[in-house]
This record gives sequence, C-alpha cells and structure tokens, in this order.
Amino acid sequence: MKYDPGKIESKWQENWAADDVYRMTASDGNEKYYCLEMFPYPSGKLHMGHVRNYSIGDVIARYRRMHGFNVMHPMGFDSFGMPAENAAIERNTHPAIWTRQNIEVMRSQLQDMGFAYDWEREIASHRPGYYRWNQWLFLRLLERDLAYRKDALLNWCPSCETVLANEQVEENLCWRCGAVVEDRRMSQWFFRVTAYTDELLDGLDELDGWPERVRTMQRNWIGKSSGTRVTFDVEDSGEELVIFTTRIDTIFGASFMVLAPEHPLAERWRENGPGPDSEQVPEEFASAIDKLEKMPRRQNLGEASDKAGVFTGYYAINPFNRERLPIWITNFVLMDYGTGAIMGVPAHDERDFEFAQKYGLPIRPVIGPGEGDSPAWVDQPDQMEEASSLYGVLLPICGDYAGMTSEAAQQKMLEDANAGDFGETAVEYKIKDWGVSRQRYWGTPIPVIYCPDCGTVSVPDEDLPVTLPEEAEFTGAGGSPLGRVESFVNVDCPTCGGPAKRETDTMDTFVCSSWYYLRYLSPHDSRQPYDRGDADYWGPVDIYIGGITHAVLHLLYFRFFCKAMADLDLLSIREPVTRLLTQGMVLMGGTAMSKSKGNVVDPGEMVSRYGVDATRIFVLFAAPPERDFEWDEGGIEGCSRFLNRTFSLIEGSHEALERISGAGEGTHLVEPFLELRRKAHETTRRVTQEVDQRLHFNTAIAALMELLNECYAATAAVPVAEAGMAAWVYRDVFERMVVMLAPFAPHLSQELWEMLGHEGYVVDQAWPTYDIAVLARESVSMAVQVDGKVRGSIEVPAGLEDKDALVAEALKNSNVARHVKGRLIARSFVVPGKIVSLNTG
RNA sequence: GCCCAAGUGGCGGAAUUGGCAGACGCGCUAGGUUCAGGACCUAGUGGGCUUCGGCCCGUGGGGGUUCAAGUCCCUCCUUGGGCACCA
Repeated sequence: MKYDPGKIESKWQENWAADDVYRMTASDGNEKYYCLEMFPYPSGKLHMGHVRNYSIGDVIARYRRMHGFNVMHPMGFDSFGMPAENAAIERNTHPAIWTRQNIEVMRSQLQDMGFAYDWEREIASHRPGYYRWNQWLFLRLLERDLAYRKDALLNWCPSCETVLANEQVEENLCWRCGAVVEDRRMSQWFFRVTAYTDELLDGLDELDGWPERVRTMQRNWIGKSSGTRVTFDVEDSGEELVIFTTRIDTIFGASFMVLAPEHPLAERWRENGPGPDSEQVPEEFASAIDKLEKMPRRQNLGEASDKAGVFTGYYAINPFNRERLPIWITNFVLMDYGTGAIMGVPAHDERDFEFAQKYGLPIRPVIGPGEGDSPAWVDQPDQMEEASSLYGVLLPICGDYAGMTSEAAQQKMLEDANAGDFGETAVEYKIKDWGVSRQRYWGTPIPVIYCPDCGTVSVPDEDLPVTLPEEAEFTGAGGSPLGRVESFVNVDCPTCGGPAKRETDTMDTFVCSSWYYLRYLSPHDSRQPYDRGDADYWGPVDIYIGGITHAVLHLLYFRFFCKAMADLDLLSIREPVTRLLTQGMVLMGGTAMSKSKGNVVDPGEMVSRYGVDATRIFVLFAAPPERDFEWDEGGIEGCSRFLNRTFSLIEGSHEALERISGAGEGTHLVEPFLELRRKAHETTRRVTQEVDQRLHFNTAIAALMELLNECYAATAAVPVAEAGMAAWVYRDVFERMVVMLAPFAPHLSQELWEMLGHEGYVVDQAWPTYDIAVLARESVSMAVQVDGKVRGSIEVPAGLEDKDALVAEALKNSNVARHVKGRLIARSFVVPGKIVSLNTG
C-alpha cells in the first residue's frame, strides 16, 4: 500500500468532526493552557503566512493537550475593515456579502489544514453579536472618562478618506495604502491610553516571555523622557512662555526661543501682529506663519532638511541670567509634544545649531568635556562646526553653576527654579491617546447620540447593538457613509425623546482585536461579553502567535484594553499575554510573498500536491519559527519523503509485529536493540525539550528524522519478523515515534496509530517519557587533545571519571602517543564523558 | 546618526553550560533497481594535501582571554530590523 495523504487526511478530518474531537470540554483538575493565534482578516484565501502561523499554534496546542492540559485553541475572523468596503466599491457588492463569502472560504481552508480548533467558538467581529460588545465596552470606557471626544490635529489619509491613529502612520505614510498623510483638525473620539503610559512602559520589564525586540519597540513608541518645564517671561507683554527641556544644564547657552506655529502665543500674535522689533507688517507676518504651518513636519528631511522661521519681534527673559532672547516661530517644533515651545541652544542641539546657522543667531557653548583635551570651541565658539550634545562640565560663563557636572547642574537648577517658582520637573511621552473614530462604513457604529438639548448622550445598554444599516452607499468619498443614511442618523434622544442625531463615525477595527481573546470564552452569550469565571480561569493567554508587524499597533492596544478592563472591574489580570511568539515571514526571491509581486505560493496547491501534513512539516522544518525563511520546492519534497518513509516503515512491519506481539518487556536485549531503544528515548528527550521550552520545531522534526533513519537501519539488519523476543522494542519505538509525530503531522500519525492496532485518537495519548536508565550507555567516546588539537578519541566505561586512568587510556591511543612523542605531560584537563586535554611542556 | 539582532558548506539550517563544527533536510556524485524517465534503496559529499597512517586550513575580517572559542572580550566590515526635527 502506498502513502496517500489526500485519502488519509479527509478520512480523519471526517472522523474528528463526527466525534467533536477538538471541542473544548474542560475537565476538572487539569491545568489550563490558552493557545492563541492572531485571527486573520478574511481577505479571500489563506496564504503561506497564515499556514505557518497556524501550524505553529497547532503544534503547541496538540502538544499541550497530550500533556494533559485543558487547551483553549480557538479561531475567528477580524472581519471589519477597509478592504471589504473597497471590494464592495470595486465589485459593486456589499461588504457583508464579500466578507461572508471570504469567511466561508477561509474557514473551510483552515479546516482542510486539520488545525485543532474548536469551531463551536468561532467569532467574527462584523457580526452584531460581537460588535455590540465593542459598543458596550466603549460605553464603559466613556463612563470612566477613558473614552472622550476632543478637537485635535489628526492624521488624515486622503486615499482611505479617514483619520488614522498615530500608530497607523509609518514615516508619514498610511500603514495600509501608503498615501501621504495630511494634518487635519477634526473632532474625534479617543481612548485615554495615556492614563496607562507608565504601567504600559514598566510592565514591559516583567514581560520576559516577550521578545526583547518587541519590548524595545514598545518602549520607543511610548517614548518617555524626563526633564524640566521652565517658565520665561515675555518682555513688556505680561505673557509667560513655558518650555520643556531635558537639558536644563545648557540653559546658559540659550540664544533664542522657538514656538510651534499652532502655539497659542503664536496664534495670538498672528492675529494682533508682530512685536515692536519686527521689521514685518502684520499681513506679511501672518502669512509667514501660515506658510510655516503648512510645511511638511514630523519627518526628518535629512540633509535637505529646511528649517524655516520668522522672528516675532518679541523677547523672552532667561530666568537664570536675565538675558533677552528673541522669540521665533518655526516649522520644526511640534505643538503636540511638550509645551509646543523650546529654548534654542545651538551649541548643544543639532537642530538648534542648524537653525541658528541659517538665521545668524549666536552659538554659545556652555558645556565642556569633563576630562581630556578641550576642543577648540571651548575658548573660540566660532570654531564650532557641529553641536555637542555630550554631558560634561559647565563652563565659566554659567555663573554659580560653573564647574558643576551636567548632572549636578540639572539637579541644582531644578531646585533653584522650584524655589524661584519658574520651573518644575516634567515627564513627557511620545505616545498619544488612541484616536478611534473612522469615517468609514464597515466598522462598529459608535454608540453615541447628539441631542440639541441634552448634548452627547450614550445609547442605553438595552438598545445595543446599534446595528449597521444595510442600505448605505459605497462611493469611497465624501465623509462617513453612515451620515447619508437618514433612517440611521435621525433618532429620538434617549434622554428627552426629542429629535437627535447619531454619531456617524465607526470605530477603528483595532478595537475588535483588543479583547477578542475573551469573547472566545463565551462566543454565544447574549447577556454579557464573556463569563467572568471563565476569564479568570483561562486568562492570561499562555502563548500568543503572530507577525511582528503588530509589535506596536495591536499589541499595545491589547495591553491597554486589558489594563482598562481590569480597572473597570471586568478582568482580574493586567497583562493579556504571558508568552509572545513573533513568527517570521515566508519569503520568495528574498521578499515577502505578495500578489502584486506575483511570487505567491498557494497553500492549496501545495496541499493537493504533497498533502496537508507535508506542508505543515515543511513550514515548521525550514527554520526556527521567529526567523524568515525562503520557500523552497525541494524542501517540501524532502518533508514529503520523510512522511512516506515513516508510512512505509510501519506499513511494512505492523503485520509481523501483530503476529509476535506476545514477546514481552524485560527480555534480555542484544546490542542493536539496546541502541535503537536508547536512540528512541534520546529522541523523546530532544523533541520534548525543543517543543516545550525553545519552540524550535525544526530541530524537533530533525530528531524524528534521525530516529526514522535508525529504524530503517535496524529493520534492514534484523527485520521485524525475525526479531523474536525483542520485537517489543520495535513496537515501543514505533509507537513513540508515531505519538511524537502527532502534533506535526496529525493525519498520518493518526493513520499509523490505527495501523499499529490502536483505537481512539492519538491526540488523546499521553506524551511519551524517557528513562535516564535507558539513555545510559555502557561506554562513551571521548575526544583527546594534545596541545590544543584533537588527535584521537578513546572509548571508555561510562562512569569513569578518574583523571589518571583517563589520561593513561588516552596515551594508549597510537596517534595521541605519536603527538606526545615521549615528552612529559605538563598539565592535563579532563571533562568526564567529553574530553581529555593533554599539554606537553 | 542612535539602538538591537544576525553573519557557519553550493543552499535552508544544527551545535542546551566554552569541550570532537557542519546534526537534519535540499542539492550534487557514484552504485543498485528500472525498457526509459521518475520514484525508491545504498554509499559519499567543508577546502587543500596525503606515503591512505594521517596532516594543514576552516564559523564575516583583525586582535585578545583560555589547556580548549562558532560560543567570552575588544575592534572593524556587511546585512536585516527598530528609532529618528519628540527638545
């Protein structure tokens, strides 16, 4: 009989479905294990990245189940989002229809892959039964002031016709479509992520199950910096100007002040005209500010960076030395960071240096190196060719602070500023609140009503869900599509009953994915988002597997939601995920597979050619999970060969095995059988370690391949039919092999399990253990070095640790003796079981 | 510019704590089988030399620590990733 993957795979998938083998029915007394993979956006068909992601998760879920854990392993669809709407526009269909069709296709593909999901728990975020809980959670956040509405300068994607969160803008481009993002002032809903900045940051230190790379990216994103807020008086105006700096020690080097064009003072002066020292007329001045405001910002223009500015005609007074500093408005200060105003210290800040050079402002160094030679600019400021941002010692020009180190000066200056009431410590963060409003149709309606009399009113819980009206128009242009659906917009105010209007924006789809792991626990519950008892039992997720692309985006929101929900008393945990595995990409020709590049390998095609098991084995075998790997046709053939050989081995010997099954354990074994048994236990040890701790499935599979090769060698020497009393070793080794193969190639191993005469499912078998006594060898081989070079190896009894005896044994080796050449052994080192190192004088 | 990974045969990769580098797979070579091809089986496969005993070189380059370095330290190079007008 020949290995026929298609036949075996459909046979067992039918059996699994009929017997509900993957339904999660938690049994008491077992430890829980929540294995979660990032749910896919239903874009059409499964791609290789999905296959890799879900194969990894499936191995872990099956492996844990075989260790007796109650394993939660669900799957669903992240089904709200722009592509559905765009497809609807292009194909003149409805997003709901397109989405439903894609889900059908992808679910069936996932089922064809034999993944051990509990499909009873499937969720899809576009269904009202799911998104009503987005709305419910939104209202809970609103009650606690963790959701709020404000006017803000936002990232507008002109191509997607919607605003984007800061996390969704990469290098000033839209993360999804790549269009250049514009600034636009709008009124929007926000989630107060900044209420948790310190916890989000500090929590990273404890997340030792997360890759350092991801933690670093989140730290960078949060961007905490500690410094000082300093208040300057604006001369002859009664105004104050507050700036933020991390380098108050350089304040004696300040030679100008800078405002963002949106700064309140800048806006006022734009209205009222420039100060007395300006040479510009009011109109010129105002238009200069307008121009600055429109210049591209928030991006490093590198060499071509064009900093520009306009002098306001006003001066600020440095509170430390009473110096008059001209106030400028520029395009390089951002209003939404710090106070939107800075002091310009060109000698010690690259950007200020560049600006000062352009406008001929003084450059005055005030920090010198603490030790070593002083650069020329310490005495001759005009020698300065670039800013020095080093921490050092304050130069004589710094009055009372001269001679202090930067650190000491920072401390003293802060104290003095506090005492003089013109400064205080301040901490600034790069991270901003999460803007969640989207001017699109295919998302969760924001459950809020605007009443002319009552203001902003929450939709009452009992009126949830606010369902998406089906009849919207999809033109992809002209504001929120919901705004054009009269029957949706017009509503009675829940408070006063008068005519009111609904919010017409929808929520960012990242809201859906921020808490979905909890909905899997109670997917059909219509009274609550999830059962609290279940959440307490199953949380946190033990392992979460997905792409690195979400290192900041989704994973930051995920953590935020967990903390916010804990504070809403909806959860007992404050971190959602214990261990994070970020899997690498499947490449083709060095780049990610993509339709536009035409380098896509269709998993369906691989499955029909080589079978599900071979496809799964290959994506696991090609590289460790976190690394990218190149798709290789030859590689999958090798995996297919491995499965074929496994099949042939057992298919060719199981009948003989049955005939002599009487032979029992305890029989005295001769060498080849002892060695095969040892190898099998050794393999058990290796596979267990690789899967359990390191999640290196490639080496686990390699170990199984080695064992198979040993089996071939053994059966070639002594066929099963001739093994007699030792045949039980073959049975034991084959069963071990089949059971350990089960997480990787579940269909084939199930078939072989049956062939070996067993009923039931191999996934319900206990994972094999190994016996130290079996692993032990009677003798071990040790390398012998002479003067640092390997010159031979010796075979010695396993327990032998006596140094003199081992050295004596080593010297019996003729090649070793030749290299020692009768010289004295000056020193020797012995690591029992590994090496004997001899050194001649 | 700053920070973090990584660099090992023709290729993907292995080497758990400093202890015989190259497991496993692909590819390649030879032999077997076959009408032929494919498939399958067996053996070999880092480079150079060899008197066939072995010897020399070898984990991006250079230096160091050590009886012993892919592994630790210093330095440089390359690739990938992250951050970058955030004061």
